Amino acid sequence: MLKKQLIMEKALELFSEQGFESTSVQQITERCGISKGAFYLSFKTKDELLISMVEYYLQQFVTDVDQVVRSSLSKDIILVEFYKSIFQAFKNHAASARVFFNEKVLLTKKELFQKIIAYDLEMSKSIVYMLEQLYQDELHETKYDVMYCIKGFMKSYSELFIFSDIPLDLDQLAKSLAEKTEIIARHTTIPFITEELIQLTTKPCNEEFSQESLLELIEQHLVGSEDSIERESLELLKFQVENPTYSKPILKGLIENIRLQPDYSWVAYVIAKYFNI
Amino acid sequence: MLKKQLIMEKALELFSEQGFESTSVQQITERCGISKGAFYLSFKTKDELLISMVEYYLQQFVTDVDQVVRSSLSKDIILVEFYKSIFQAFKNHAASARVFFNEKVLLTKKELFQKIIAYDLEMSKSIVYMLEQLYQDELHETKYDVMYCIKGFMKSYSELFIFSDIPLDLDQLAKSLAEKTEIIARHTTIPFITEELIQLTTKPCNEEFSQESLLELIEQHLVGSEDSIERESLELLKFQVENPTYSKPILKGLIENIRLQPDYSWVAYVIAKYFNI
DNA sequence: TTGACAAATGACCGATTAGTCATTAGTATA
DNA sequence: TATACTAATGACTAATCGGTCATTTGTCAA
Repeated sequence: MLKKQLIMEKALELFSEQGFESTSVQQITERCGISKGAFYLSFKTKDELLISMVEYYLQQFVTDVDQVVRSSLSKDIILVEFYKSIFQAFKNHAASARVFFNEKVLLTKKELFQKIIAYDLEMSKSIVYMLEQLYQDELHETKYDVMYCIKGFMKSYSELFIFSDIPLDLDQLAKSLAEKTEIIARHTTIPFITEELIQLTTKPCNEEFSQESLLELIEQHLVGSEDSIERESLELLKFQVENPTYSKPILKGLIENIRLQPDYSWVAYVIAKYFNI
Repeated sequence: MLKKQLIMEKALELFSEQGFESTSVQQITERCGISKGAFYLSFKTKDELLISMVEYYLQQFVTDVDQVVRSSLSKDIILVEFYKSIFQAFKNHAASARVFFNEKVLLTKKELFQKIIAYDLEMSKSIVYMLEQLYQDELHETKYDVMYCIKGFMKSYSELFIFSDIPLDLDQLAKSLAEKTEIIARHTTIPFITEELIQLTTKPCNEEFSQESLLELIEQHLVGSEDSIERESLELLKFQVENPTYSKPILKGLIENIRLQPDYSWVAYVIAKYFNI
């Protein structure tokens, strides 16, 4: 478990410096101070490493965003906090941002393409949820356009973090983008992204988490963890997925128990979706 | 000259399908129906092919944008036309867009990194010029932020062209984004991208075209062309670069003579910059 | 038909790659 | 200490890569 982590970290450094294809397994193992054989004890292939990394780092990002969006922050600061957390993440994980937001070699590998699109979709959903909370019915026609604008702001301004290391005032940046978002939301009258268009773009890769795949995911997280409140909560949740008996508040509480532990935040996120919480 | 074109086209297809590193010279030559040796008659290395492609396709894009921006279109339609031309380009050249806007392996190769950043900078300048024409002094504090927003809109909405081939209403899209731009420009009060910040981000790769490198560029375009009004104009312009004697209107006329010929549009663009026209 | 030249070929080369596996080192139990 | 087991090694392989170059093909004028 720790070896995997080490490999992923060092590999991330190298990928962000040279790209995925140009980095050899040899180089990775050298930087880790392990042998080539040891690498293949942790990952079956080089591609499997990449897939694990995508899952690990994008899950973090998506759950981070979702946590801010679903927090109970007051309406007048939530946008600012949203942007602050996003760019904080870009700042702290500039390397992974470089790899996963720019190196789209990833997109030529079919399996990864699906995965990345799926994570992007999750983030889009979080943003739309935030907009619905903020503006209710005021922008039902244009909410997807506003979501696209927010994603555009992220893409454009993230360059400042990815391509240079100029010290930046995150508060000011967040305030500036929050204002822009507010302005766009309040004044846009000509929508382009319709509900129907969203359906079309997301149709092909819409596979929701089935009960089966969710149980598998939970099982994966159970095998590698020692006894704790979190583990117990997760076990209870597993039984609830198989046979729901508890009420929503209890489920919500159990999910809350594990949400804050980084190792569990993704599985918490998925379970919450499963139970519509 | 024609062979090069063929190779670049077929290579673009393959790069857009599999990425640069995963595409072998063998594959390229097979798709072209030529031998491996023939490839190396046109390009010294695989990297040189990539550099040529970046220059060829990004030059087209940048000059396209600049042409709309500097056109004499009336103020109330220029934004719409700007977006229309951009997304028309994305639609027509989805393959090259996939490669050059997404595959940032390119950015790990130092020489290409500089080039791509430079082209991006040229486009940014065009956009700022447009904003200055449109809004004069009304937004001197926020014009760089508006520019960043425009680039964000482009990045975000271009996904619709790159990752799917849903038929889209370009007019409606252009109108929608023009409105958004107008709204942002009129209402933004909290700037983030200051003049100083722009200086910082562009400082490292600021090399303007020197007289020498410009002459070299012109020479390159002269060797491969047959006699024509355009060629004569370019020759005259070459002498003017070496020893300026003509007045601005004459220079402008000569540049106009060659601007519309695709092969010359980039050199026309650079000469115009050189003479501050 | 010949000869001179350029264009095009593809077998070949050294280098590098992802992935394997016989072997060794390390550790816990008896 | 002896035994049994896993963790870790790195020399090795087969395949593929970018790039070369002796050779062949095609195209002219003489």
